Amino acid sequence: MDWNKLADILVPDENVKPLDYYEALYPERDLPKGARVTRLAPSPTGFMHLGNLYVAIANERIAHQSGGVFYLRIEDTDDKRKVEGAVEVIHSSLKYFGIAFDEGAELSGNYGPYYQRQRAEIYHAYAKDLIRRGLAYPCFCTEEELEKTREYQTENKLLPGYYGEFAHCRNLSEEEILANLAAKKPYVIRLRSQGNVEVKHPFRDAVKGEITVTENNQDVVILKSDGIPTYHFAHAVDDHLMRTNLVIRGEEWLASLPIHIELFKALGFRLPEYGHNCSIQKMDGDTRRKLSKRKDPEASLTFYREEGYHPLAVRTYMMTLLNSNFEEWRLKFPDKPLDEFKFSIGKMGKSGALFDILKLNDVSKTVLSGLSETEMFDFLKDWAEHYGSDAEKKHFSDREYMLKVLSLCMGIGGKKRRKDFVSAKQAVSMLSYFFDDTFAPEYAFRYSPEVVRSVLEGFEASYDSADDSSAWFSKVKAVAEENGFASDMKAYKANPDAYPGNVSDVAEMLRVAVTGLSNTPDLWTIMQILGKERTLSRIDGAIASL
RNA sequence: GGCCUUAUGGUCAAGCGGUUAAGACGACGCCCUCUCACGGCGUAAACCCGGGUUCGAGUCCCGGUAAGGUCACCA
Repeated sequence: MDWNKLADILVPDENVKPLDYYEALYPERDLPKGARVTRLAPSPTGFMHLGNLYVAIANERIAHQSGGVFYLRIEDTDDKRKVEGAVEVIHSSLKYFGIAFDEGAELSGNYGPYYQRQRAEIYHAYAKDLIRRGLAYPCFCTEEELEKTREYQTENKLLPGYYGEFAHCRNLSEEEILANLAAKKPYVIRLRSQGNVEVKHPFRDAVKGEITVTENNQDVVILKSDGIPTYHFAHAVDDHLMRTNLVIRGEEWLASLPIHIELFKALGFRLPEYGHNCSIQKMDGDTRRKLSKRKDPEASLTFYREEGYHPLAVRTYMMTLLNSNFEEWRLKFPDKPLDEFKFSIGKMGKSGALFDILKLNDVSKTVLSGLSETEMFDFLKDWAEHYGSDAEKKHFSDREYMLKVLSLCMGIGGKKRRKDFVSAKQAVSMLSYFFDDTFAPEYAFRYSPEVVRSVLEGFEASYDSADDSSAWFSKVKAVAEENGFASDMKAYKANPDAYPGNVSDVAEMLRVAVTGLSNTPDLWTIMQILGKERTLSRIDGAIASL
């Protein structure tokens, strides 16, 4: 067989340019020594997975920390998975979490196009080179034939796939190929693998460390029958031409690493460094599995927006999973920007971590407690405008009032910040009792109506909104005493049975009456914010409900 | 099934031949306190199982076992 002739038939010269042309068009990048060129290469499915963010953060950090480039390439080689507007979703959802690309799809850049479908010519040129060198060949096998082979292999416990004796088209004669071509039989281009599965090589993975790679022996498809490359081939060509020097990707790719190694070798490309990060998992019954797009709402990036998790909280949580020494750093420097943390690939975990929403919640509380009241206002308002009820949206129209409420609830001005807020959704709902239109108390008094009435009326009689906090509390104590409750905690603890309760029980009655809740921030401040009139009318309402 | 990877408290994890085996989240208890939240203090809780190597093994080696990933003209 004359490979040159075959190559010219399969890929005519007028369709492609010489390889030198592409090499010159996409030269080595002029970057400082040690600079990493990394990328995110998602399929445009319109769905952004938590794992996308996870791996994006790692790639972005490494690139930018090293003075390199982080770019976006769209792997749209599978038409079936393509969804309109998906690239916009990729940009907007990552941007929400503070991840931005230096170049790539829908951005400028000298290494484009960044959509693989638009790079067909380039792939064809390199495929032609492979054919010419006898390292690739056309395969006319039908789906049915392939399926039959697979069945045979499975039945006989043989390695499944297209290799060795099962690679029917591998040694087709020139006449056969020409005849098939003349008959317009559809065909794919396969790699003529030179590998041997008996041979293993040590390999250094940036996150896994020393691993073993078994040689590939599969004649994998590199160009599908529509002339579009498979992922493997596109990966090799693109990452070479785009001058990627570090590929951090999910560990589901580890299994196809042998294919990629052979492809890079066959094409004469220098292999980039690889780092295979583990996936985020979840407990399903008593087994763990990858976070699933279909089963787990928290797998989707939109989940965090809808729930009102602060982007910084999600990012911070991702960092705790990504780098084991991050939490220690965060504890030491609570106020430093995330990007000052020295991210290292070596500190990435080797085994998959379970997604822990409780931990996320804790991180979120800390992040939110670090916001100023105006930042909190903007954050909550933005969430409410997108996802809140009409009433909740309206709560943000009186900025001054909301700011006062937020200061109280965040403990601003106090010695210690409060950490009540986990998410915007929860915070907005928690704030509802400050607004008459959403104040819907379900009074749960723990004392008899008579006692409650007496306490509430006693308080109303003495309440003066001009009192400061301590004067106010003295009056609460007085009301307690008038009703037989202990006002001195020590006395109460010494002899609890002598009283129906103590000041805190009295305060609880007031709290329930005014807010409908038994747990709230400082009651005096709440009454100050509500004002005398509303405070008293709420207490009246509570009395009326008895 | 083949190949690859992983294995320390419930979870995330330090550890890299000698430690009372860190820390964080969660749980529980105490303190502070008008409740809650915050904060402080404390308790319970772990090296998958066997064999080696070694004076000494969570750490190194070999076997199991278990879990995960992957075996497409999907990425």
